[in-house]
Amino acid sequence: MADHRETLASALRDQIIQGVYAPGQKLSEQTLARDLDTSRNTLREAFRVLSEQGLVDHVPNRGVSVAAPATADVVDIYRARRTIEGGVLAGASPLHPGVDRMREAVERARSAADESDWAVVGTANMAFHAAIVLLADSARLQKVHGQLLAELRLAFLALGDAHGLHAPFLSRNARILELMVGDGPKAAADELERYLIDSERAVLGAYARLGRD
Amino acid sequence: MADHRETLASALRDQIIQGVYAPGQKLSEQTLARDLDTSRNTLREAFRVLSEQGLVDHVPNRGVSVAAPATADVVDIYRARRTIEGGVLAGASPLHPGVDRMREAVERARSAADESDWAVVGTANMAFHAAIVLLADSARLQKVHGQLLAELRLAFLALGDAHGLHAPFLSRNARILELMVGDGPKAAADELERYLIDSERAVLGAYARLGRD
DNA sequence: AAACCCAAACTGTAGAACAATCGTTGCGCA
DNA sequence: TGCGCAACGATTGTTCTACAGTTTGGGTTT
Repeated sequence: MADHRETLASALRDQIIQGVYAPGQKLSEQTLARDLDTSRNTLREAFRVLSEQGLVDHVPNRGVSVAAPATADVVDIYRARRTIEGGVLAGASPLHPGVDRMREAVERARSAADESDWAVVGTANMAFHAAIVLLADSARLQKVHGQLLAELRLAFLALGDAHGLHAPFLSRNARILELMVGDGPKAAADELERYLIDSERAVLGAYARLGRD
Repeated sequence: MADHRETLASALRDQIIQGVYAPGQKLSEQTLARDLDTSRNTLREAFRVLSEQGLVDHVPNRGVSVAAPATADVVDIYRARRTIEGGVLAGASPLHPGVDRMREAVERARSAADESDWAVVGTANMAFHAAIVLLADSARLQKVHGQLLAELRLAFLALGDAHGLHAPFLSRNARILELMVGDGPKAAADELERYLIDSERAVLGAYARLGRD
């Protein structure tokens, strides 16, 4: 087992994002270390990374558990998304290569929707918004935004509903892209702002229906 | 030694930010563990946190060293700052309590400048921009922005010049605040954008003069 | 001077051990 | 029965030791 730690954190990250461990689930050091065939020390190092990324909650003396975003977290995440995605889009050029990535994501989402593959639709949806951030040419913004989306994915996992939360917004991504190319960044950013507000509302509504904190 | 790790990372963070360890300096696990009276394992956990925060560089099999932002990093950091600070300010209310924090920071910088305490001026300057982000009411944005400023502080440390990089911009913070209250968020955000462009230029200029990569 | 090789130093990882803390169980008492 | 409380067991926090794999620096050889 060579470069464990580097791999371990990202492997765990993928598993968490894909729902292998449910949001809120306790991650025992002993059990996980045994299952992942690694030592507690190495595992704990990976935990620090994931904790810093907001994917796991770490409570002193009580270990770590998969993050389970509360309503307040969802609100916070969407605030950050509006600032970052909105700011980037408003200040970007419609000629930036990242726009092609946006287009690709839209098409991927569309064809996945045709086949009713809602998991892929959700992934493509997020890829669209990640592509928006590409327009800023900032590695740091990309990283941060990726972490926001990862946290949000946990919220979706907790809701267990990919269809209802992504499908209605599919066409609006296309609309944003259309505005970006046709009417310029400002118009696109305005639509994005509305999109994010509505999306947030949908998630919060689902949370409320589930009676989450 | 009780709650070491939680404390350790933030203690190390403070030391790094205050220049106890020079940017680029190698941080030996053995040496540091001995000096800080902790174990290698615990220290390594702290390293993961700092690495994730961008304050130290971690190269596999070669250990960690204090981050030494290159020109490309400075550019990246300022891109992120323009997006975040600009986006927050443009969308904020002049009546938000955070505006008072901005005012306090301006006054602190002013009185420190009167006493030629440039270190405090620098800190107050950064506090002003941190206060801007407060206007978003987003813990995540605050955290990210704080990490950007911390990284930038390393750049300033590498340049070893607090006066030349902060003094010229002192009055412009006041101007931004004035515009925010008087002419509204949009005008303030426009001035902030210009401020950040000029500030970036100043840092990059100093980098070029020092012949840094 | 350049290429090569070797030994020392350091990092990466594992594992055992023990203290500190938390949760729970079960007992005693009202 | 119900409540408080103490002891127990399990888990985390931290340290230490050990060793394999890499890097580094120096010396040797060509």
